[in-house]
Amino acid sequence: MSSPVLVWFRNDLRLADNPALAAAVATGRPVLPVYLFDEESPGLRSLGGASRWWLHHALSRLGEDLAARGAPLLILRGAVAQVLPALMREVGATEIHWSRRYDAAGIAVDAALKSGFEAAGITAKSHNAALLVEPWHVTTKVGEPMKVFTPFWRAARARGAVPLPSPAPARIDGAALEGLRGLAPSDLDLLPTAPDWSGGMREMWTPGEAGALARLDAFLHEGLAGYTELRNRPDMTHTSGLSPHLRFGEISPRTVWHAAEHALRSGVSAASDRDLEVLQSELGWREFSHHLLFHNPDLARTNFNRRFDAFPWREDPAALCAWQRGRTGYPMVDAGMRQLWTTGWMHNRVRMIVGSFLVKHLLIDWRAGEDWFWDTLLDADPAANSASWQWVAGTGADAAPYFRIFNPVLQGEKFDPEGDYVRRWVPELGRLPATLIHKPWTASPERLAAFGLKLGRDYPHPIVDHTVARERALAAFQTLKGAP
DNA sequence: TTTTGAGTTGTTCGA
DNA sequence: GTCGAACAACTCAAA
Repeated sequence: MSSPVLVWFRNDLRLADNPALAAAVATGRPVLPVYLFDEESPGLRSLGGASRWWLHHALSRLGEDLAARGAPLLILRGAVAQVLPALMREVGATEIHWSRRYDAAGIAVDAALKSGFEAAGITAKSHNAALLVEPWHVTTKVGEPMKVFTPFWRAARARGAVPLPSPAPARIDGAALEGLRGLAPSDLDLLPTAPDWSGGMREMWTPGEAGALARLDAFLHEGLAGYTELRNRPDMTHTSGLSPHLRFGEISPRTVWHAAEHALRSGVSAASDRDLEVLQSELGWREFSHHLLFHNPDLARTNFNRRFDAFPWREDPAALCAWQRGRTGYPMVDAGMRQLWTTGWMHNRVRMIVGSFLVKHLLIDWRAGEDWFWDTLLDADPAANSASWQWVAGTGADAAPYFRIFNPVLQGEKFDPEGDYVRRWVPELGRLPATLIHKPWTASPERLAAFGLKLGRDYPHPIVDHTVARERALAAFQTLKGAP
């Protein structure tokens, strides 16, 4: 039989619009799909706990989908540099395809692998499955990377129309796996045990390509109309909910882009042109994050603006822990942190509020927040997580100005006006009326007692006073003025 | 080289 | 209650 072509799946766990898979199928030779769980290659950041849970299910679904088309997925574990070349030799393959990644460690691993393969006469080809535009294709007029979103996105869009997504191959001629024994997803030990904290995630999410498409469909029917305003409402469901699916490549941004345009044209969605434009610009932020990461490999650890290297961050493990556990005494912050802990996801508006709170109210280094999100978010990816934390901390190039300090009470009253979001995630405040739910400490103990609440017993007192913390933050940021 | 206009998401204060 | 200004320069990107 003819030698097989490998498709190395990574963060592109889908069949549709997967150019690596399509290229392998197009060779007409048998296709061997492989997933390699690699915790050994140097420099790779290990997956957070929430992401591991998702990966388990995503691999299970992908394996089923591939098997149904005729090409079962081979799951292996180990260091790429050892396992993949050995596998290629073992099956007699001379061609391999994969989708590009954009983090420095991943790029280094892939580049070394590719040059090794090429030296051995093996065809190794990488494809763009993850982005609308490659990070190196958007530059200023003088060829420099972009540092500001608006001109970046203008330039990205000026490169022309987004390509249409390609359909999934109807059938894949799978390579025979005689003598090859792979692992089951469960062999990778990705699921939590003792305790199993994944109940809230199972309830909310359906990992896998079909789950991604169902989520997209529901969003286009119900969420997109009014997106411009309502996406800011954590008490409603007007965000796409696609972030973990995009993170693992279960759906491509090209698919989302065109499906949204089609939903407007066909009348499936009553969304306005503006709603569509805002949704597309959210995809634009995802692109911009990857652009920043590609051109700033240490984005997750190093201040984009090096002036902040001298910033007087506070060490405060107790405050950090209160923030992580949703016990800061600010209902909006605590609701967000508990939503994250339970579901592996947090509404975007609330991410800004909790991020601002950690960095500005508590003066804790943004990297501590980035670490926590990395471990607990299902959609944590090295580009968006780093770029977003740098943005909120004010350390990014195109960052929030230092005086932009979210007031968690005002934000709550504005974006969760009835208090429903807080009620859902902070049930001990559930009996408070909307007028109190974002600031319970303003009521007398007697009044709170009428609602079955005693601060300090049922729910914490505010960990810091907003006005005091705000002044402290402004003073701290002031110390950087004029620094080199 | 210099100039110019612009830059996701906010809050507070005082009129 | 509403509204505009101040918050502070600084950097980016293009002309």
